Amino acid sequence: MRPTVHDIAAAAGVSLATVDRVLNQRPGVRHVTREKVETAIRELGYIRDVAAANLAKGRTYPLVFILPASDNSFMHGLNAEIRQAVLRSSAERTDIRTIEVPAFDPAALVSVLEELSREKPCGIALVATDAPGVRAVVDRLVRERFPIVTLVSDLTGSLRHHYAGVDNIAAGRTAARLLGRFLGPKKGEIAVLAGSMLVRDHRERLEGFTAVMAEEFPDLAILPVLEGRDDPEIAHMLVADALCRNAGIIGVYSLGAGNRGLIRALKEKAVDRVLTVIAHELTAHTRAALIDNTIDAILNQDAGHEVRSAIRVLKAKADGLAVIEAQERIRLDIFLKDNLP
Amino acid sequence: MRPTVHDIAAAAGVSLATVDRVLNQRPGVRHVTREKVETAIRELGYIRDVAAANLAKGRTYPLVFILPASDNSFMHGLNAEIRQAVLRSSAERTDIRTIEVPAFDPAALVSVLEELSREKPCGIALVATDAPGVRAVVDRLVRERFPIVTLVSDLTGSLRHHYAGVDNIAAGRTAARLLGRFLGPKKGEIAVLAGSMLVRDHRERLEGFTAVMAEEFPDLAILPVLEGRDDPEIAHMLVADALCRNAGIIGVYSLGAGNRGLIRALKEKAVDRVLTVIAHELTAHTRAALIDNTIDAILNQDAGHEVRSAIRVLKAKADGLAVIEAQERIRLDIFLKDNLP
DNA sequence: GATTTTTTGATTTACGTACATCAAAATTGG
DNA sequence: CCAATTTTGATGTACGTAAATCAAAAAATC
Repeated sequence: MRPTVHDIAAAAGVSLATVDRVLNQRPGVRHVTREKVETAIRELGYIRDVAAANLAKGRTYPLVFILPASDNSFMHGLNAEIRQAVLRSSAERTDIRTIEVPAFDPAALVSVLEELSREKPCGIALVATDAPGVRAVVDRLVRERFPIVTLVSDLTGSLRHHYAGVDNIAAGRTAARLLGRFLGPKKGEIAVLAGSMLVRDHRERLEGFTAVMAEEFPDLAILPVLEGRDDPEIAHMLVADALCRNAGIIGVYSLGAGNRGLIRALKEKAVDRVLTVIAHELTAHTRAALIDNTIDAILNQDAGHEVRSAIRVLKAKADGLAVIEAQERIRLDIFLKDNLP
Repeated sequence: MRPTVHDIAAAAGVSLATVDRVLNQRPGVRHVTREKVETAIRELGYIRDVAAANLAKGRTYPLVFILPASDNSFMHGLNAEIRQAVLRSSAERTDIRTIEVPAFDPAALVSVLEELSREKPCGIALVATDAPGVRAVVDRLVRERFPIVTLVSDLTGSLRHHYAGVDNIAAGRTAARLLGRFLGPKKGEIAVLAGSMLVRDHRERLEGFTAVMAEEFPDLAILPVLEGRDDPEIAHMLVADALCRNAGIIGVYSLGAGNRGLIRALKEKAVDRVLTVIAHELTAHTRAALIDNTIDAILNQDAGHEVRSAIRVLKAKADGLAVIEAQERIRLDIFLKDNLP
């Protein structure tokens, strides 16, 4: 049997009330007494029964998710996963709210965060726009003991407790190697479609991609990056245009969202050409394109895992508990048409 | 606030004791009364607070893991993950025990299961040897209301509640496509190294692999399968022998364990040849081989996820609760040297 | 040494459920 | 209709922790 507060009280030679004061950092305990209790806790290996504690406290975990208001399948999917989590909230004692902010807009994100700091949620998850202003508020909130995790896209150099997303440099590198290996001995040009260089995940993917391309596949030349702002219409225009102008394109890497537009452009302008295409994010559109051979591989981050991981981590941080690191690592999924879920 | 037993009692117009009798299927409730209570439960959307219930019951979950006594890195890793889970058992109210049985030995597995049926654990996870005798006991145990999940390798047509492992047909298909795409226009022969055709996971991987090879890569010929019994020594011998005899081999698919032997053989016999190699299971050996380009891609199942998933599912089944299907799907990891964890 | 302040103890209630006991009511059998 | 049986209610305790109250003891201040 694991020890209880009663065992601690007996072992330390103090009353239950004192143990409670120590455990819940309430005032009115002398330093020496506090130490006696802490020693007993350590020696007996006491671990607070979180279930019982939550029951007694009637505790719930008010959590806030801050998402960019982007109209693409990935963000819709992320939203859907959060709604799923809301359905489970009674069992998990969570109370989840989402706030949408304009995409790629640091100032809007900052003001939302400022406001949140007043209403004291017990945890915040945000898709970070990577800007110094954002980092400043996040760091301040962390210092004020708000558990904060970044979701999908991280915040450079910030104190956030955790990042629930994939390693985007590795993702870019992986895309490059897949593209290079799939193309084999062919020489030609590679078009890269990104959302915006204002978000860190896109920058990092590009960074990884170009690094491996330069190191290992010198016969493939990367064309200037097309910035589609994760918008299907803009993406369509940019890709269609590039394909028309440049007959030397033999491969495409789409590292952002808005793949609907990319796929349409490919089907319109490249029916007669053999292109090798790698895209990010598994959605209804990219899935169909993978199956009909328009896309050769999809790199994906599982939005459901990211949301559940963010919630687990925020709850754990709120309780001052450890997390299972390996469990919270968000893996890069690679889908070919054979291993689609 | 979610409804409690008190709310149910009030709504149904009965006493707390009667609600309790209904909830815990105790006798002494008239049919009509029982229905009244069940209606109230449904209408208020009552969900038992599992944490409070477990607290009251002082419940623990005695779980048993049955593993083959195989001396390879994957099984060692699986064992290590179970030990990790044991460390968490006080917090998770689990009481985990593992039993080792001889590998590829249905009779041994059956007798262990028979014995377990007497001591009533609240859940069993087993790496199944796919044999009718094993299926028969498992089905009997399921009918006797033992929660059972298969781990890593499934049991054909059985009633087990859940399978915590990857889709091995998809894994084989994926391996074939990666190999085919990496080899590009080359023609030649492919060596396949398996553990044993007695376990379903290996059979399925081979099935998926040969299917895609036949459909999509007719220029690649699959040589007769080498059965290495997941043993590094045997694997080494078989692969070295095949490489010496057959100069036409341009690719290797290792779908089982014992990759230490494979890697040694490759380094000894194929330094001067350009081979494309796909192997299963990320271990210290395969990881090193991926980094030094001896292996081109590794397909992996995350043993930690499998163990944690098995535990979650067994607990949920023991409590008669639903599981989050998407969370319990074990994904096939594809590792290139760029996305190693 | 008396007074104030701080620290500690003892005790109670609560959280939501499980489970046991005993009495009261309702139903059934004869 | 009475007795036997079944069903239901009322009540209390327990699980491990949180949180509050009030009294008692110890320490610090003058």
